Amino acid sequence: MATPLYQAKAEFFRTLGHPVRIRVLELLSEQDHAVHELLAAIAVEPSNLSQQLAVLRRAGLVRQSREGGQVVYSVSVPEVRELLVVARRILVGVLEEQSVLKQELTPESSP
Amino acid sequence: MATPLYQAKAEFFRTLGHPVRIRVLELLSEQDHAVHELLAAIAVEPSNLSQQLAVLRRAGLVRQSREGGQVVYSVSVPEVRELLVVARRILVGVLEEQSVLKQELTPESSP
DNA sequence: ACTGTACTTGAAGATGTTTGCAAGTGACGA
DNA sequence: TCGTCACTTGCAAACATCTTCAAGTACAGT
Repeated sequence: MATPLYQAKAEFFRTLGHPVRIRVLELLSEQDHAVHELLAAIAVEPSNLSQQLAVLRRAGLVRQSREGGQVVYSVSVPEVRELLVVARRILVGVLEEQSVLKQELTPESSP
Repeated sequence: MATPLYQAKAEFFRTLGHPVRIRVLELLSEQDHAVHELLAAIAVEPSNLSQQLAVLRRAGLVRQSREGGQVVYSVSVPEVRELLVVARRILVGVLEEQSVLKQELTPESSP
């Protein structure tokens, strides 16, 4: 292995670090979708979506397959769903904690 | 909530997308550490480490506390450990798959 | 008060990422 | 064959991140 593991991990997280790519993975972890379906759901320029799909493809997280006139994508690693769930849990925890902190710093409550 | 959830998620993953920050979280998820300890383990300029710690702090993933002459950090969300474990699993899966694919494309094996 | 150790901060150049446009490919039906 | 829909690619400007240096704060020991 040329790159140390922690570097590979960082790269992996970096490929998840984009709103469009997150949305794509969320949609694909529900079920496979053609590009025009993703496009209808995400509201982004086709070329941009294509670029982001290419990033996910290069990272080996999704798979592409032509079906007639359209191109269908699917997640190639099912655990991605699990990762997104854990991430949401952490995120909610952090956000809650931050808002609690904010309340403690602004003494303007208690009726 | 001002930012949509998928954007917050992307930002969250982006803060994990750096080798030094990954190493820090790995070390801190084992046990708390003072900055000079992290520094000894990671091999990076002090100021750089400090910057990365600040990023993790702003994201609410770690907590800082002064203890005498030194500053001790700890993870503030225990699930981070779980996330790193799931991430490693996915990563190993992807890397394996890619190397299998590479073997299939280079027909130079089988004794 | 002075020196040293432990960290943090600000700023700026280098480096990487994102975005949208224009152009290109592939499959299908008229 | 021609037009059209579905996608992808290359490229350059706009934007964000990373790294390092120099300077600054905080505390402990002398």
